[in-house]
Amino acid sequence: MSIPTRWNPDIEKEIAREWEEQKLYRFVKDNRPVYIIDTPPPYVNSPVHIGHAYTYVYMDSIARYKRMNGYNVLFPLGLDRNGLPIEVQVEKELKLSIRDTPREIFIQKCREKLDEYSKASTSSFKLLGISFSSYEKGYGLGDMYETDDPDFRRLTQDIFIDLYNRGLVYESEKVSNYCPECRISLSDAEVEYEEEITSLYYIKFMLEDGSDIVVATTRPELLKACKAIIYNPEDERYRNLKGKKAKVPLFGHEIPILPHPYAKQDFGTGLVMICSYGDRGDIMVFKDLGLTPTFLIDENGLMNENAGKYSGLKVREARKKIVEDLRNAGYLVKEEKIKHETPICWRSKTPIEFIPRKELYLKQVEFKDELKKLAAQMKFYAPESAELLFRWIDSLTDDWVISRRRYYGTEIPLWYCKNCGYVYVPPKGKYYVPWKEKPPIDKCPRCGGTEFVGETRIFDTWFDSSNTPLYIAGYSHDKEFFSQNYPVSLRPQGKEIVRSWLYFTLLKSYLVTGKPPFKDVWIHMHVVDEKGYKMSKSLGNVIDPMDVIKKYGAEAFRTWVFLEGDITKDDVKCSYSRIESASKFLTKLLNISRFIKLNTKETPMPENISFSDRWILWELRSLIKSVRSLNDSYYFNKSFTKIRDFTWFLFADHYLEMVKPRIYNPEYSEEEKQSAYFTMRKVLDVLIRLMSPYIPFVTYYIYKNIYGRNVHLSSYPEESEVPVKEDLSAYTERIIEFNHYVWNTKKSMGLSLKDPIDVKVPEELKLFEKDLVAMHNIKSSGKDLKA
RNA sequence: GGGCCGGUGGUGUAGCCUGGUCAGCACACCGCCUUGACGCGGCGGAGGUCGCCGGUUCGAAUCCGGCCCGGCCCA
Repeated sequence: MSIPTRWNPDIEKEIAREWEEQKLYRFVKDNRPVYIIDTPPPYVNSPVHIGHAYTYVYMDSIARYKRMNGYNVLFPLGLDRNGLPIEVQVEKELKLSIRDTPREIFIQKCREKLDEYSKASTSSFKLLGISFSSYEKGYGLGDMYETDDPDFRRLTQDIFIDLYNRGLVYESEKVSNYCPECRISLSDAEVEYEEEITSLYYIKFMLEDGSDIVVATTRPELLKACKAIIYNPEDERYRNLKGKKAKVPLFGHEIPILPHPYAKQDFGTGLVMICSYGDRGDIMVFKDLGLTPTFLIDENGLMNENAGKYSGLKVREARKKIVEDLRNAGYLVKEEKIKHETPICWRSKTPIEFIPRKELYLKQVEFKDELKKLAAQMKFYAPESAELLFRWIDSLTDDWVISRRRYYGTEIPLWYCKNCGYVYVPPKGKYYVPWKEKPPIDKCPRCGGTEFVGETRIFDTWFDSSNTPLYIAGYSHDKEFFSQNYPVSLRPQGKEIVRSWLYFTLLKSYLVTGKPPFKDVWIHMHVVDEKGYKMSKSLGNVIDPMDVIKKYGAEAFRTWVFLEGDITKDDVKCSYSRIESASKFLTKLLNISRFIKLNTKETPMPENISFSDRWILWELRSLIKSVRSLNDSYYFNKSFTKIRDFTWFLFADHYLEMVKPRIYNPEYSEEEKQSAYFTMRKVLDVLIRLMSPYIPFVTYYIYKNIYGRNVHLSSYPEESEVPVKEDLSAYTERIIEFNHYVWNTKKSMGLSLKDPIDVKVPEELKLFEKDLVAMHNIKSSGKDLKA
């Protein structure tokens, strides 16, 4: 079977099927060292996007590289299925409201949708050639897992039960970020900021002495909850107001005027009204000044009974109404438009409110120092990325709100005694669904009561997904394996979720094991469009990886991944045309292989190896060295570029041209020919193995075809297997230079490359003279060459 | 407003840490070439003074300071 001149992507599917049938990447325990990759479970409410495709391909290469280096690689596929997005989607697509649908049915609908999406995701990964340990769901090491599976949820609950019993969980009524649309409290990590044009209202407050002051605010609807007016202590204009009282317009209560650095002199009039709670600053100032809050907004995002005549109105309506009232009463001085950063919910993009709710908290603030110590034990790639985590830990001021009032997530395993309110925590080892199940006890241990109410809340999804390294390393199923292989080897993940996924995983790991969760952390940025903009449906610049595969094949995409940019450093720009041009390397590689297959035969190493051969072998040796060192630091993009450059621009362009005469012309000795055959086959063998983690399909195909073996079961090339000891790299530049000189000269003389030419091979290239003379068809060597 | 990262020809990058050859390479571009692996090829050519300003130095893309732009995160 000869090698084709171009890559046919249809072959990829066949090859992937072969791998699957052979269960080539299945994880089986043995005595090799273990390498574990904690893959980011992609959330499955949408197809795999180009960023997933890119980063999974990258991870796949890490897995393949480690495998070839003798590691038993545990590379599980996980799917994240818990959380709000699927609920929102089900509500929208099926036109259901979570409040009007029975919980059981709603959950069922979510599950159906998720199953549909999960299938699409896994088949995309297969097409990309990702060597997950398994594509089948199961409960063994390396099996595919889902975060909404009872087994995964059981682990979440087990950990919670432990933490609860250790006194690390408490319920408290705190002001939290609250999304009136999703009707849930949000952790700080879930709050985003959006620039918005809003009105800034200038409102007149009367003082006791009959004079007045003007205060600017974006939230006049909170006037009733206004407890103070502050000015900056540096602000000369207002020093005389200290200790005076102002009367709140429309409501009439008197509030103090105080100095506080939170007031910015150049914002509005420099006077700021402090209400409970308009923003985080309000919360801070209330705390500082010891003020008592009055809450005006309820859980539905409506003004509550404290709001008097405005109660029952939506926040925005109340604002409109109150502005009107202020205007009518002569308190509104002016209104101007300003740009304002509004905190919004990351899911629904609704402005969040700050309202008090009873929620469960997990302690974290008291562990900051310990967490930083553990974080420092993990190695970051790129090293700068570690800063993101450290700064986030530094900035923590509150404990973690872990309860959510939604449906699709892991249930919080608690029951409450109807009679005495006793909180019952069940024993570990089972997945509990308290909202529909009875507790595993008959009587309340405290009062003997027999009726219980099950907890209806669920956990924050991060409380689930922070378990992934524990779960995949066998924390619940294989204690022995777990104790030997935790921390796991690598966490690859996006930069934007350092403060959430990475942080929460670290916290969990600390609380559960006292260890950091990972040895290495690889942080990446994003794939954006060719102009550098984020891909989005509304901009119409989305590149679907499945389209890329249809057009060019997975291998072309993979080639592009490793030749384009450095995703740990900056966003990577993606375009079809660059993928297409990257794919040309595949054509080149096939043709080099084809040439070697057609023109060489398997030969043992001859006693004497020609200098040209020794030279390229030495260069190959150097290549192995630098590729290995780059890959050990996860710089697969840099290493692949090096391999490509060697293969194309040195091996093919110079070396292969130099040996062609030896291949084709009969006047060379058998040993000289053998030396060439041996070298060509050796170099190709090494190159194919070097490349196989990046482009597994083509290399599999070629290696099988020429060498008759499965490249993915071979070992990664080592310097020692290249049989040369003599450093000939000093000649490289000279050889390249000489070849360019001859080609140029022929060109300027109007000669074809075949035509004879009269030049002298430089003295320092004497060792290569025979090959060079034949290669360039150098006839007499009379004149000196001035290169 | 703060933090982190990045800013080298049209595009992607090497070099910068360990200052000193014409700033290396690739893609794209232009021209020539059916040379027995490959025209998704070969050969050649044009294109940048290294974001801006200042400083250190005999000498800076490379060190220092300030600024500007972009990305992400936070307030």
